[in-house]
Amino acid sequence: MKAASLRARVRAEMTEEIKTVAKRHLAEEGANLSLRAVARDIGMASSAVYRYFASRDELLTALIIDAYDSLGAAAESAAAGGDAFARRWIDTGHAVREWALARPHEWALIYGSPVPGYAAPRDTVTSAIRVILALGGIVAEAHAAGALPDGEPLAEPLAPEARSVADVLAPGLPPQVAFRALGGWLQLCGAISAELFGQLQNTVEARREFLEFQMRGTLAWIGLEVTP
Amino acid sequence: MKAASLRARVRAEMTEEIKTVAKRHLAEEGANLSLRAVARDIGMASSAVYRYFASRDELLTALIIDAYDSLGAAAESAAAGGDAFARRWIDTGHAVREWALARPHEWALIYGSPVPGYAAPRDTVTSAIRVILALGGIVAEAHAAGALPDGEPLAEPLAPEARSVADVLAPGLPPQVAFRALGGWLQLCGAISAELFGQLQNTVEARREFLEFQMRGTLAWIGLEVTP
DNA sequence: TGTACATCAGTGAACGCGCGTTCACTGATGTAC
DNA sequence: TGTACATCAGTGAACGCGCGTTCACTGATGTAC
Repeated sequence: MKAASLRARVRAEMTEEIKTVAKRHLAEEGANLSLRAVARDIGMASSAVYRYFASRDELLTALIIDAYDSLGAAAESAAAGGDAFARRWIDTGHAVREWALARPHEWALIYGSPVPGYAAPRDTVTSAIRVILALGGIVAEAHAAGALPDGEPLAEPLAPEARSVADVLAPGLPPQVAFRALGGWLQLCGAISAELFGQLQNTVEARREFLEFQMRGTLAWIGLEVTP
Repeated sequence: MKAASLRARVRAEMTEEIKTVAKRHLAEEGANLSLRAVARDIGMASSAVYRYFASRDELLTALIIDAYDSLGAAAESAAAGGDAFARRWIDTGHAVREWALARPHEWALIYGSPVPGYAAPRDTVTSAIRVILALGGIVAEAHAAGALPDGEPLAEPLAPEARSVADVLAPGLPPQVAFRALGGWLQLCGAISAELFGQLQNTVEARREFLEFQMRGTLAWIGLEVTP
């Protein structure tokens, strides 16, 4: 039993090492992750990787889940601050951006164009929604504290879908508020992708400030007061 | 001269055919465009493609410019409508979305994660900015017509950069307005990418309505009155 | 109008490469009695 | 405590594939006199 757990521990370490090297490859070579190159880098036969991941897709899935979780943790920790609600949203946005700048290819893996021939399995969902849960949590708290106007109710066909989103974020949250939170996250996500994928090249250099400028617009839409 | 132009015309047609088939391949196989597969599909030797494009990168560049121009034309035509300013923006947004839905891989080519090992050359810029010029044109017209508040001026370091953007959009446009137009375009772009890249899966099905919901928020931020 | 030459499109074989995955195997580690 | 067996990590060769690009070539089209 002690011994069995040793073997298991070594196995877990090896699994981690493969993922770590694969992440480095993603960062250096871009999206074309090669199993053989990873194995070569570790110094093992490429066939040995198959003891740990049944296929390249499975390795990709592991990397995607790790990325979602790492980003999710960063967002959660930034969102937890004790400041004003709007400040917490902005801090979370900056934290997400900084995470992305530090790992552009992991960002591209989860929010960029889909990898050809790869379909994300179901079990990524829990990790994938952590950021929107963190942001939505801020909004839900603000609403519960009475710091947020309800806004105009939604018409069909959006209303029922927004209702479902609201139920995930917090019981009692008005659907329209939940949808604004979701839209706000997509705006943040788009702004960061725009920066990372080169759309601001030769146009905006003060990226952090520009992102904050955009987030302030988003927050006004959501209804969260921003102190200047 | 007549004969010379015949040869030139045949050459132009062949160039078009290669691009057309390459676009079909992009649509069917995803981002991994293969010169050989394109040549095979046309029924010519793969080496013959080199009479038309010096390399795979050059073909990619041609496809990117085509995509920008095709999208730009769609946006310009939607933006030209004689309606209210906000309506024109919304129509343009829907037109851009529909263009993207019809050609998801061309959208990914220009707004998705960068293609590994490919760097876009300078001469894509003119085509790349057509959409933002169309959207910015609406905002500039609205401002010239007095239908748009100036809003709060920007602080350093954003002000000078916004000034440059405003100069490109329309002389006399306040920098902060120009930056909101730019931000609004990025939000639109992000919303469409979110839909295309799968972020709304199992969450929002009424995508067109959701996009409009978001655009209305954007327009309120920009300061364009939206009639319900 | 006819001829000699230059230009150009297209061919097919080859180079050199890397890839994901499988398979029979060796040798070490763990398990049961 | 010692032995027989089962499990597992890792190897190295191989399969079958596709890729971008080059090169010497053929044959048709265009040009100049």
